[in-house]
Amino acid sequence: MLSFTEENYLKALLKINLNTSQTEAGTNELASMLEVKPATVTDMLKKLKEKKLVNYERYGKISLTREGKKKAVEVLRKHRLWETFLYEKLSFTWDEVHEVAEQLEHIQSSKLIDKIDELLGFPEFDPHGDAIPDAKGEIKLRAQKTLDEIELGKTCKMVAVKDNSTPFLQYVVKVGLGISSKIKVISRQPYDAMLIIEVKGKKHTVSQKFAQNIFVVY
Amino acid sequence: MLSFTEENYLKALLKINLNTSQTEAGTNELASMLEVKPATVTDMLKKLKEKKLVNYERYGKISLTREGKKKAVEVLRKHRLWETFLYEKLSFTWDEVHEVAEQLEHIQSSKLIDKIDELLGFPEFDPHGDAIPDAKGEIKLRAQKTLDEIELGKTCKMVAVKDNSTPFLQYVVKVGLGISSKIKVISRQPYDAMLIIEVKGKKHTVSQKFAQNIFVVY
DNA sequence: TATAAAAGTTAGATAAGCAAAACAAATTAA
DNA sequence: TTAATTTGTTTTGCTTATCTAACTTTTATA
Repeated sequence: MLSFTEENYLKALLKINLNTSQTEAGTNELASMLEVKPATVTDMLKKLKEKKLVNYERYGKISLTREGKKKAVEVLRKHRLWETFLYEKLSFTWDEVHEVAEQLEHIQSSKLIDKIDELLGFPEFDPHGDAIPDAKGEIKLRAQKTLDEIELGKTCKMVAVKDNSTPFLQYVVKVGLGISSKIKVISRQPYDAMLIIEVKGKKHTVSQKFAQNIFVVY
Repeated sequence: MLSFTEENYLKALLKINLNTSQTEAGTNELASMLEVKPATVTDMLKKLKEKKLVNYERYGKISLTREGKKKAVEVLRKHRLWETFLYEKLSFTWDEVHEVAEQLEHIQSSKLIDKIDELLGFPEFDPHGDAIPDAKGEIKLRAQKTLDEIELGKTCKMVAVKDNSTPFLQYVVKVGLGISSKIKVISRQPYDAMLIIEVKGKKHTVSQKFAQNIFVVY
């Protein structure tokens, strides 16, 4: 049985994996993601290595073992299903679900999460547009472009967000965006890559950082 | 913010309160309920006293302060609502709900539990027949007789169980009993207070210990 | 009421999780 | 290729929750 903390370390490694397509991570990277000091990470890595959940050597790069990845995917599945449950069944807003799901993802009961999955009709995506791993651990991967990579003049559809923090999500709502929103890219400032976009007939100016956190498809 | 462990100590004190109508508890009593050693309880009591959640003096009796009781009732409310949710919405059996609710009761989000309450239609009793405290912390108390106190020849209705353990509940089901079952008390063995009862036309012999864990009304 | 039993406490350990400070290795830049 | 910077590790120590073993207080009883 893994502790909450151990589960969070595995989840962080998986996140680095999925978000950046790099299979290896560094101590500092993990530390800042988990909001602890690098020394703490080193300690935990030794423990996780003992348990054969991560590949790790002193001063080396860190990656998940097959078993570690399996555990991490289970946690991710629980997180995203709980988010969907909160959103769909308890009318939480999409910026509220993350915090509570961070707690719920650690509840130990496979029956529970499978029943929640069933109750929701086996959803494929959570309220942020992220793919929910199925009971076998399979994750649907989408060819994901971010909004800042879209050509001028083209219209695209928002499918997900990269950043799940409350401030970002509230900002997204303020600009009139949500999953499935149509976005037209009007212009791009050469100096700082600020974008002018059109959403529901209204123009908005957004930063490159903002655009890099919006996943879209044509 | 209280730790899981602190919440469990408060809940145990409340349970002693509700089950036995005594407002004070002893160290050993708490220790056996929480499955830790008495020394551990002494340590924790000092901490809880510091936080003004329990009344406690060296070698003295233990009771909840007003604040401590409030916290304990909140935990109990969450526990019983989650049990009801698992039973009603996810088709868990009544002997399965307790274990998972032990975990879910510690999730920190008042919005979450109030929404669950709403989803369930503000239930008054959980699957074991125990009263669910409302959002203000009010608990419906019932005049509770146990099955072993019923007069010979009388028929009564089961309203709740005292013991929520899986083995006990599975035994209850085996005897054909559940919440609202009609029970006729046929005879009582003078020597060991074994009861012969009739449930749905079938006779069963049950121990006094069993009968003391079944709450009934006429 | 003296004493044995029961109940409760203290002291000293351990394990998990975290971090400050000092140190070591690896990488980058000069 | 040496020096500076970045990255990662070790050591030591704190906190929380637990334990064992020895001790003390309370209570029940003979």
